[in-house]
Amino acid sequence: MVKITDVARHAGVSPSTVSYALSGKRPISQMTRQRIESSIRELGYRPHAGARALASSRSNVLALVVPLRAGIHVPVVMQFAVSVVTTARGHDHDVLLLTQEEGEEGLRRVADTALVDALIVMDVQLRDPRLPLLRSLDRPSVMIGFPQEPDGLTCIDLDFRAAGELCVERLARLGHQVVALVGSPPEVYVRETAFAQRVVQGFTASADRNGMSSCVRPCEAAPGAARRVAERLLSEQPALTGVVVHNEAVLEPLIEAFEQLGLRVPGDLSIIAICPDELAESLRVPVTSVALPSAELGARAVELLTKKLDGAAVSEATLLPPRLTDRASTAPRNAS
Amino acid sequence: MVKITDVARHAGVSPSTVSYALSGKRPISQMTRQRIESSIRELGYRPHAGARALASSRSNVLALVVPLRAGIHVPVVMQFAVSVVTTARGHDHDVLLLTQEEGEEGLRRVADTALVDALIVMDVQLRDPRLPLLRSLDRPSVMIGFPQEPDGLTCIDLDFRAAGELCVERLARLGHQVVALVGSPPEVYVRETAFAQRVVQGFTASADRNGMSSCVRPCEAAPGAARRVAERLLSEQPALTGVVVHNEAVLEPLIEAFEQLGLRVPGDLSIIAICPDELAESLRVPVTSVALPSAELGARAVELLTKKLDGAAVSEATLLPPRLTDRASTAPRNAS
DNA sequence: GCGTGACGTCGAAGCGCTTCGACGGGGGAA
DNA sequence: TTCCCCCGTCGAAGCGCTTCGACGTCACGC
Repeated sequence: MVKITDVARHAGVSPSTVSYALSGKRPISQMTRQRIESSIRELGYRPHAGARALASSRSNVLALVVPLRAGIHVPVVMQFAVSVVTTARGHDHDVLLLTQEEGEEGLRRVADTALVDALIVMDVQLRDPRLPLLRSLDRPSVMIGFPQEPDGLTCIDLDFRAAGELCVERLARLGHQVVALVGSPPEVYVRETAFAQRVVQGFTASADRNGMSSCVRPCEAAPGAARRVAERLLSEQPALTGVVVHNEAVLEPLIEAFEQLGLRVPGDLSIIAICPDELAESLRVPVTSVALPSAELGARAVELLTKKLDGAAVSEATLLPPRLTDRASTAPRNAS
Repeated sequence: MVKITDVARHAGVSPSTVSYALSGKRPISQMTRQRIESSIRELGYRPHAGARALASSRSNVLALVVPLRAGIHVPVVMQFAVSVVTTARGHDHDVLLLTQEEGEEGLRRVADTALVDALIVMDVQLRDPRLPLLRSLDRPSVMIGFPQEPDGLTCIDLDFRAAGELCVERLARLGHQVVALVGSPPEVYVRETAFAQRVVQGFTASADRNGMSSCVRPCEAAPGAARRVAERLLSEQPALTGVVVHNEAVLEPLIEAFEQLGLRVPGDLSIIAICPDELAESLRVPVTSVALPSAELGARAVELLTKKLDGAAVSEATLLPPRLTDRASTAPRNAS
């Protein structure tokens, strides 16, 4: 293994000079720097990560905690993770992958052993047990999602409330009067995942504001569930003409079900989803949707974190404004 | 930060004794060990990862390189990753996440900086450019998938050839004479991904052996693609009664398409998939399938790696035997 | 009774890097 | 011309841990 003293000797300088040339923390003359750089290249020098971490108390590694539970859409998590890794690399950091399963102990472990400099935590619940822990750690963190009391922590997420509202506003402007929200599986609400409830709030508030008749239905991801929800919806709300879907897994089967029940999309029924753009675009009927910007969230989370690592102050809460894209699943309400 | 000297002082021993108590590399008396352990608990001591890595030249971190490209099924990757993390934790290792995008340079970086002790590489191509690099690194690696020349490297994968054969054998035993394979998108074959070709080989060989008429069709993941493939298949092979699907993305739409074309599954057409069990089970018609055991692959990969890290020899190639589960999509050929 | 291990523990020497204080030399200000 | 300061570099002191050799003690065999 070639080490910094080898480079120093080869370049005819002291090890500290090599270190400063590498880190830029002190001025080094053009000439010396170039000599060092070519020595590095020639010898194939790579600083030892452990030694660096020990001496500088920076590992240049971020922890990413991914959820595993039912009701989360896997591609969203994956896209988020990839975006985190890519962005982190752009800031000269690597990413350590942790599963939710490891729990608080896992967070504490990687933080306390100084394995990582900072943490990104996904799938935050309203009253997440990890909150006090994150506050007590001596390293910064960013949470994806908003707990009830984010005091002192940094959070970022899509503004789900606004997303719910935006969907309804669009339906309202198209003349729809009777709308429904098909949401996540019941367990997601039970465990108090903030984003699901926020969509409901936005949806309901906006429907009320617009004088629309509205209802909310959770929906399982199981095979027949979409069909059953569609049937119940139609029997209970025969005048239904607008549906907001916030559940990736059932989006396609739900459209299928409505069509089999004799409704044409968007002729008889307009549908707006809250989901990743790729999903909305990939369906047979491209669906008007509010994007779930997982890649952007990942990138922004890393940027917040690196700022905090640099000692900068960042705002506690970042809400990404929803962005709606019109596609083929929405139309003005039938004049009939 | 509490360090090993603090623990040593608190327990009334020397730092090296604490270290040995922790690692078990030298015998420590019951009494001393207990005193040390309670000191550790009391002080909340956590060994510094960087210091440990520097002194022991082991980081206890594995690198996992995940693919991002088109045509790979995201949930499979995710499940694999989770399984790798879980198993690695069981062996006292953490997992660093790398994307394919980082390429060979990324592998070299994490290996040469001693950030990781070993590497797991997914989505290996027949003539993968990373092969020579992996051979030259001074740390062990395991590849998921088989390149053309695995000499000197350790590989593991499902036995896709046997999987292709197994599907055909089952169809043959059910009396089917005319079968087709619907495979991955063309680009997967173009870039010479081993597993896709192996399925084709197994499928074709077994069909020939059984005197069956067979054909192979790649299939895009795009919305209408499944329908088009189904139509062409039926017009070119009117006697078709058995289909093997090796393409997660189109499995459901393909069944849909066949049914819309007037074929009943499994009454008129038997379908066998090569896909994760969860997918096969979640469809409206639960599909007979050969499992894609991503979790098992992940676990086995980690175990191979930790064995290699312990200096044990492991076999170069591990092929997991295919496992077929009968579900509702297969039936004996119509007597008609 | 003495040599011989094995056991249990200690001290010290690194592991490879960063960083702090120091220092020589050259340029600008007075 | 002198003084001062800043630029560029060096040397040394760690960072917190592991590991190697050494050493005292005890039990055992002869």
